[in-house]
Amino acid sequence: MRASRMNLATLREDPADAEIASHRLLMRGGFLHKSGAGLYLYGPLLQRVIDKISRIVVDEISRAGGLQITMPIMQEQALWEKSGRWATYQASRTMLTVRDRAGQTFGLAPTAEEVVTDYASHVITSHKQLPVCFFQQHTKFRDEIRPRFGLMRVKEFIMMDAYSFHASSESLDATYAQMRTAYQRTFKRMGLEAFAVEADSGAIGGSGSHEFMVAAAVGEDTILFNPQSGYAANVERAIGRVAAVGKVSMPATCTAVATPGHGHISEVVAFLNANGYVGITAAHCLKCVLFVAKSATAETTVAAFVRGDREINEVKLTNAITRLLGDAGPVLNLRPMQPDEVRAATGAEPGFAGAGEGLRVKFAIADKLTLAEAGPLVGGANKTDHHLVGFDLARDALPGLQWDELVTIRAGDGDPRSEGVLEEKRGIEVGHIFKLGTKYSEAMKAEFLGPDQKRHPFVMGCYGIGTSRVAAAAVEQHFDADGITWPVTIAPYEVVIVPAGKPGDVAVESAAEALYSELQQAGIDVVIDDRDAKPGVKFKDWDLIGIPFRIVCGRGVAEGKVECKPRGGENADVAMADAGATAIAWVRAQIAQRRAAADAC
RNA sequence: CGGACCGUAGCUCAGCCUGGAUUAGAGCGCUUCCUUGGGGUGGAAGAGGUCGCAAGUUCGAAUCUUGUCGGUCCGACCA
Repeated sequence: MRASRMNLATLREDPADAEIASHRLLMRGGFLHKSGAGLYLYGPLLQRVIDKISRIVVDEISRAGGLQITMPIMQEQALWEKSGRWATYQASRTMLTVRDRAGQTFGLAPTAEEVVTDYASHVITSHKQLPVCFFQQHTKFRDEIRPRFGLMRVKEFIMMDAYSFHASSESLDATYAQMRTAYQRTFKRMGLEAFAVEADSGAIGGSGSHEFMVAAAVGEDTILFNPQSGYAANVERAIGRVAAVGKVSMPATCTAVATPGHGHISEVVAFLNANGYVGITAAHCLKCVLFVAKSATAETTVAAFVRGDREINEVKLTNAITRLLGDAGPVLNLRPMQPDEVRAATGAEPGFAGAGEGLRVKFAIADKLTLAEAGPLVGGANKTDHHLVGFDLARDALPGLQWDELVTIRAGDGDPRSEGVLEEKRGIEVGHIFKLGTKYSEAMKAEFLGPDQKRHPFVMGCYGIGTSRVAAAAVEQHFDADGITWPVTIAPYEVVIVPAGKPGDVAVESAAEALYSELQQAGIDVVIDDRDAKPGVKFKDWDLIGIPFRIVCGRGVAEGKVECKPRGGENADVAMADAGATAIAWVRAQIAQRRAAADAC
């Protein structure tokens, strides 16, 4: 490709709304154009990156046995009603919808379980056809509340989604493991450091799931891990051991104490310490958070309890309420109560809610990890300006108190698998794999005939990779002060040739052109910068755009030399006759190295 | 959905508070020419904006008021 024909448009300044490196650099390099909020046009350079990522994904998923298909983006409401997810997605307002002229409503695919399950139910009739895995690379839509961070969180994006069908959960387990390996290989080939963590399965549903994370300070997810034991989980899901706290002396019976104007735990603790209850800390308090949970059919009030120095994990709480609701579930929406709702539920101003008398909620749930072994506590009295000291959950709580795991695990908590301690880091979710089980196949009556002459619902798995998000995550892992440093396997071009002589310097130009032909013939993705611009401008541009290998034909040409420089590496003078071979060897070695790393997974 | 803020040239922004002399500006980018030719070179000349939109106040509105549309950030929520 000739740079003069590439419509290059780099920016010197950062766009005002670009906060993170990938957004900033992709905009400055001219990869991206913002078309609307959460809507981006992929420019010619980004298209090449996306194509390369797609090719690797397709290659590895196919290698794991996947069959590529293409499903419609417009999906009939009726199909989604069969699985019951129409209501879920309407409630969370995650799905964009359109209507046709007849007034029929369609969802724009946020994911495709319904469509593929319907497909499988038509084309798979026998257990002999199983297992099978279909996948596609296609546009997805999510009506994000707050699109942000450039390509990271958008309304429309490209995702590889795969769906496997099985006769048994053992078969699903085997494919799940294969897909996990395929994911690791995929990211290795792209030069991304990605790792699998245990995850909550969210609105997709199912029995187990892992997310693939790219470590990045700007990641929106928090991961808890222990490098020694290998445990790693999204904070939404993470379990752990929480250290107990020393007991302090409190009255033997539950005693009401006036705590005028002190609703927050920190205030109550300070007040009590100043009024004769020395040694009480937040960890001796009972934190009560009141919520309203909505399912498709019910609105439920909930009081959640956790030790005073810890936080409620709303994902865990949602799951706990869903379990309690049984057939009336699942919970589609969970929100903290408004002040007037708190007053109605406790008869007191916010800040004085507790687990004892006066609490009027459908469910009261206490955290097992922090409260099951707790001693006497300080809790709200459900009476304005009063707390209870010496409150014993087992003795003084209202009947019907449920126990579940609600606490948010944090760095410093014990690893659930070993004696070690958990650490915390941020990650970008680039992939997710789920064991769905029979959730969709049962709901949609997607069945096959087994060897026992009976009909069985498919056991299913599903697997996603955010193709366009991977491009952004790759930049987050590969940039420096000058710009992007693409891994060669996903770079828009592999090599750039920069003629850096005076205009009309025939020797320089012909040397550059000769190298250009040589590399093209070798199948290298090469660009020659034939623009009429100063060398400095060209260098800046290609560093920003992030081409992995650069050949400069300049003042050395007179002595038969050109310069070869990997992006971020050292400049080397190379004889003109060898430069092409040097570049070709470098590119091929890089690709081979990534390939080998992938095969080792 | 709550809170804060912003819409002026392709991009980054100034001007607005305190309405009139700015004929709406700067830098970057773009066009033409000269210069330069190894890290965003120097110079000259240009093109480019009904100041988001609508209504109002006023002799006069980019500037004040109201509405509206769009956007950004924080929070809530959310795969």
